[in-house]
Amino acid sequence: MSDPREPIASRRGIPEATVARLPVYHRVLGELVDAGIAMVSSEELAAASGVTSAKLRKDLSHLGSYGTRGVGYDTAYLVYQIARELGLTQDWPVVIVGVGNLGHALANYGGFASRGFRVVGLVDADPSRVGEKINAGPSGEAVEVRPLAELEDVVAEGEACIGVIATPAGAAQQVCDRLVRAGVTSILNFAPAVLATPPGIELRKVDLATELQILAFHEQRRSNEVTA
Amino acid sequence: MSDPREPIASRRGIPEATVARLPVYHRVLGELVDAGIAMVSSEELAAASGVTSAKLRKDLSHLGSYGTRGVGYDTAYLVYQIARELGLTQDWPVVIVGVGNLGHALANYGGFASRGFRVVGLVDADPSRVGEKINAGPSGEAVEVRPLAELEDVVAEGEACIGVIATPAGAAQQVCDRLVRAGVTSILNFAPAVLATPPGIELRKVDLATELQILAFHEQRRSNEVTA
DNA sequence: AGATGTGAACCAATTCACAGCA
DNA sequence: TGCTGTGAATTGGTTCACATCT
Repeated sequence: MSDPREPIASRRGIPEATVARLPVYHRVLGELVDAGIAMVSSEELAAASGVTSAKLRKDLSHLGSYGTRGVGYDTAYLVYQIARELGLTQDWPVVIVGVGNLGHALANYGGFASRGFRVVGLVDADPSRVGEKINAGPSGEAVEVRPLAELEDVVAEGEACIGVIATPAGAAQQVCDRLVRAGVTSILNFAPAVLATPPGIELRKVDLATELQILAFHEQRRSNEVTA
Repeated sequence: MSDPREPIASRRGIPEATVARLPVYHRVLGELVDAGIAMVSSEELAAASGVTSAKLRKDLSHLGSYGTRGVGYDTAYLVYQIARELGLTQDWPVVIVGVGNLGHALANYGGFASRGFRVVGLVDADPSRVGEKINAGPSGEAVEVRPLAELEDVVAEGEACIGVIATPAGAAQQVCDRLVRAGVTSILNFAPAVLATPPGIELRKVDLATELQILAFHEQRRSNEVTA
């Protein structure tokens, strides 16, 4: 086992596909730790994470050599290593733009506050929603909805580096541009719109309709195969 | 141009990566049609979809040869071909389990009803939510929330083949099992839990916390690089 | 001429299978 | 002995560059 205090995350080039799975391993390991399970094999952890053991070991090998041959992984140790790699040992200020149905759900989402993300600002274009206080997470205090015009101030005051867009599609690009100009460097987009960002901005999207349409494709394929 | 009435979707093996992008092309093309734009080049459509033109052409080539060399694509024709491939020419009955913040947002989400998905059932474990009528989409009539115990009936009555899980993590696997036993063959999971399904069941997940953690990883990498 | 459709080359990710170590 | 960590092989996806067709 290597020294837990070493620099970390300084090695370059963890594959994107691996990064996308680390949060799952992190969550599952947390559950194991909570359950009082101290050691786990790659086989067990992989099964609990819904991947193959070869994939799991390859993924973990990109972080370092944190297991013990013939034994397995120390859950508490590994969960910390992954947290450190993901940057979950600090907390990240987040601004949510759009407090409709979805924005509301996001703001209230427990996973936010509990996993190192702090909702430091809520913004909405609808004057009737401005002023509303939303309890942003279990440990989070109430956050007041501010008018869209103050978006830049909200980002600056909260020193937010992550922005969440939960507006209608038509407003998304403009909101995105303003978030970027205000200093946000990572954006999570829930609006069904393709966003353009300057290079260096990290952009991810979650699209409900897209996910359902992918399922529909497979459903249709299924029914075609039966009748083929 | 080939005959629009040919069998379709019968060719095998459209790559998953392509399938995942078709919904974007479909949405963008719909916007072009609405804007009265009848023809579009791969270059233009790619730019509007946030991909390269080579990727777009390769993707479309898997569906067939629907463009005209030297000219481009007929937007109305192409949007229909993609809709057909995705199975959007019929509509798919969906059951949503869990009508908390997120489930509510999903049920109200306009994109549902407007893109060929019909919410035929809402289920919740909380007795205080049962009986509530939720307006599931613009064209969708009000749908009543039914108790969790009736999940199987709701699936059967609505002949739902797609299930959406928006419950707490702890309930997700059990709900998943019951959906599958009731006849659902595709599942979209919003709960932060790894679900096991029998082979043949199409399972996709959307995880808020995961998306944010991926962004956090890149934010941290960014700050490390600056100080490196 | 000009844009599509596609083989070939390239790159990323997964899987295999086993060497290496506790 | 048993499980991790990892080269090698394979598979899947992207990019290139151009032949093909309107």
